[in-house]
Amino acid sequence: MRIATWNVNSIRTRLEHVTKWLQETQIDVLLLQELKCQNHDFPEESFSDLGYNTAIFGQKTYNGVAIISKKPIEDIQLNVPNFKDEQARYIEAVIGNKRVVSIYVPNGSEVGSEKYHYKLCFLSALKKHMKHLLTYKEELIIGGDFNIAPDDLDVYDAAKWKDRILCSVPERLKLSELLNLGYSDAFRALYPYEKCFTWWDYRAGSFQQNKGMRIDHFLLSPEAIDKTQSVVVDAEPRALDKPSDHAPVILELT
DNA sequence: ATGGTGGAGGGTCCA
Repeated sequence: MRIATWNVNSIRTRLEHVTKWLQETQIDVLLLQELKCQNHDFPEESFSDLGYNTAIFGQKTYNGVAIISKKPIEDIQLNVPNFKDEQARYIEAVIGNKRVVSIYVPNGSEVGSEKYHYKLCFLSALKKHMKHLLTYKEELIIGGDFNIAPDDLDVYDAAKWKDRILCSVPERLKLSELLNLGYSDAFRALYPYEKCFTWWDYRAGSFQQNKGMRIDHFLLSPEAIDKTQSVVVDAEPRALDKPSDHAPVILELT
């Protein structure tokens, strides 16, 4: 069973990349972020043609998340419970014996800004819900763009990014709090010392120079991390023409 | 401090 997460930065612009990649990889479940379209503009048929079901939480211009799955998608929930949010950033559902979440954590813009405050509030609400989800004792897979590089090892130039957005201490502590509930950062749990990025800025030839960060993650419940075989970043789509600035990450479970 | 690029939408905002 393979589950992938991918911030596609507009599903309509990236549709060909995504559908081709799905056919090549035969992923079972794909968690998408940054759809940048409303539900009625989502190219649902392109996925049903390939045998996938879809659960979409769209939004015009910004944000938007979705779950794409070969198996039926049940018990769909939108938004972090008890967090009033104008922005489409969270979708949760049950697929077989697993619960999956596609999440797009706010970027935060600049440390200290209003958007940064919103990011920290979002993460606090998420923590509360993730604590509750642990009581289900399920295989729980939370994948998405967390917009946080957990550690200096996850940054191409940690000195340059010290205390800046994606790397600041308060947001890193928030991510630690989520993990300390009892979740695992699947990639880091399997590969303690590996430097591997999931996002590269469009500007200044960042990808060509591998100046990236690891900000897309799988946070797994104990039941799920115990079944994890591998976590792989597929950087190939990032090298295509008109790519997303994020690469997909693939989680393999027994 | 600024600019470097890209998506959406038709202004700038967001990343």
